[in-house]
Amino acid sequence: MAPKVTIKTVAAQAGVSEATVSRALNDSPQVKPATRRRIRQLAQDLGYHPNGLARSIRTQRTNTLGVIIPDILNNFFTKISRAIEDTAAQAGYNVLLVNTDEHLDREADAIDLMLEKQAAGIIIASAGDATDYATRLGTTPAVFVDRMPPAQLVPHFDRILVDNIRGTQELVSEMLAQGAQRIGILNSAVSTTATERLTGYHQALKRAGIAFDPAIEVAARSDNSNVAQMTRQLLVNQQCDGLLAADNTIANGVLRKLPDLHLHGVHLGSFDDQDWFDFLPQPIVTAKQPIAAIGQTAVERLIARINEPTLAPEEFRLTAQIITHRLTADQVQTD
Amino acid sequence: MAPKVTIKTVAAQAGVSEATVSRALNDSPQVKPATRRRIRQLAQDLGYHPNGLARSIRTQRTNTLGVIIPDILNNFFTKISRAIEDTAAQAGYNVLLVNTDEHLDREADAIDLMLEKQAAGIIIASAGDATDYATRLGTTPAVFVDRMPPAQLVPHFDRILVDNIRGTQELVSEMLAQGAQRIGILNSAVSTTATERLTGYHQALKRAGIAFDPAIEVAARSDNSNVAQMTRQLLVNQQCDGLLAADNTIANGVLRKLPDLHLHGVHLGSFDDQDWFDFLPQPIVTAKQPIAAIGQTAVERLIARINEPTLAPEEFRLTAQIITHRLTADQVQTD
DNA sequence: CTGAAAGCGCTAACAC
DNA sequence: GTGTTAGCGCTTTCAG
Repeated sequence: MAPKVTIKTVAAQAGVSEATVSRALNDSPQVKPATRRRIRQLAQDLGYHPNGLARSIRTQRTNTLGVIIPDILNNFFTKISRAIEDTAAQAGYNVLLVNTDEHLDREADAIDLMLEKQAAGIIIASAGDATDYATRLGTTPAVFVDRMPPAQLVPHFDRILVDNIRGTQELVSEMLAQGAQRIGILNSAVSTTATERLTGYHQALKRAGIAFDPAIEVAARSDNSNVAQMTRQLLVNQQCDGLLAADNTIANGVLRKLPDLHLHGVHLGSFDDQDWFDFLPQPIVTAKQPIAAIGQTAVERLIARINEPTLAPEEFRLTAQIITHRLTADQVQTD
Repeated sequence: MAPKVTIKTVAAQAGVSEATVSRALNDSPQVKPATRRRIRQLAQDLGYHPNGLARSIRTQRTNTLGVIIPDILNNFFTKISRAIEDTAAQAGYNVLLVNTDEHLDREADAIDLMLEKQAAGIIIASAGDATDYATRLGTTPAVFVDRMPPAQLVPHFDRILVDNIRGTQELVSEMLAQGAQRIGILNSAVSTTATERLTGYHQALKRAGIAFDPAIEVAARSDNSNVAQMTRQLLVNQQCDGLLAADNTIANGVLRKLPDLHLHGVHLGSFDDQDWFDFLPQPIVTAKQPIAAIGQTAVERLIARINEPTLAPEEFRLTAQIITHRLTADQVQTD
């Protein structure tokens, strides 16, 4: 193990005090340009790297942002993570990432971890509404994205969300416009999200003068283990000619089950888009979330709050865009 | 801002010394169970969280692993990140993640960042071979995954890779078995990976008694900006009836271009699999990498090296699995 | 412009 | 069993 080179090493070698080295390296204006250059060169030569932990403990601030999400494999969270990292990096922050798989205890542990690491702020896609975030987070700035625990649990926090009601309403309306007559909804397991998306679904039906049928409003389990069965339930037993999957993981499950059912002309809808939907043999209508904008807004808002902790909490609602993916017939090779 | 509660606060409230609090919280066996319980309860009540930075600076170790990848949006890196986080978490480590977009300077910055954060170890999917990793990393343990800079640049480091030669050889052989006669390769921009995959391609052709044709061995730019054009080049101009995309991002580009060309019965191959390939209207053969195993091996090896820095560097080669995705005709809805 | 000294929060010897 | 003390590497007054 090479002897570690600290600021003391550099100071000794340069024949100056540690304070001067520190100043030189931090571009303090009050150090002679000549010494500054000399010290920097020396530090480079010695392979000196400042110890960020020591600095942070001294300055009482880190440039670490904690990001807590259910699962990076979920395309939505992949994209938001990238947007978060990009925006954070641009502002000089780094990202500590934790997946919770929707487990509340892992989320709680993750929050504790972020506090121990002295994260400057935390972005949370919450796994549920059982946690008392205000207590758990203490004074650490935090913003919630995508999921929103009931407002009374997160009174002090910003929330960056898509407009679920409007997005779903427009999505269902588009499915109806494309000829669907009886659209079942396979809803999300996330409570507030599900409530909002169901509301949008109802709004669209009401506008079209279609009566609700509770029998075709079902919910996925949070592990999606019932999606295949529910897909059959809606499309076969309940004779739906349209099916709205309330998030991308549910949509995946539906797409995977669909071939087994040997149906044709089913109107598919998905809240949230995926790039490869372009390649699907059957058409699908999606509400494409502005994921990058959500991530970016979350970071910007979080940093604003880090710099000004007394900012009044706000809820941001971004708008989804309705898209129809449809392959033209001659693009299909059945081989 | 609430006054921050440190170990000193707890000690004062409990009427004991900081040392005792520290011992109680760290489950030191030499503290009376009664006081231990009392202190823990008090710490909880006060909302005390140990400052991990202070601890790390004192103990000279962190439980942070740095992960440097080109782009988490690339499905391969999404999956490996998850595997890394899972394995790391299980061993008590956390993950600091940085995307480089294949930029060498950003990779270098990322390494510096990891050193400043005192990462216990680093996992790198290298953006290139221009960096002198040995110098840059100093004594920080590191393992390379997926990409391998030329061996002389990474003599002291472990490498966890897929068996590119064998995987490609088997992949191409399968395409030939399925009837392809003239398979073009749209190769990776990553140098060592490309070399190996080309070797495998050649091996398969040679075994089948097919002569090489340099005209149908082309490479993608690292931003894939020429993939559409090269797809046309191979399938139209060069009359290939098969096309091997050497990684998943290239495969995406090929799939996106394909419909424009109005071809039928093209034999598609992709090094690396994607879950949604199951939904494609045309068949595709893939070499599915054991991504989770790569990530897990990388972390295990890294941790082993953290604990035993003198471990001899090793290269691990995991085997890819050949898979054919084919939709049956009646699953296709042209609508 | 530079140095001396204090201290961030914690743990690890070393006492008692 | 518990307290005292020192010090990890750094920045920041305060002197000069």
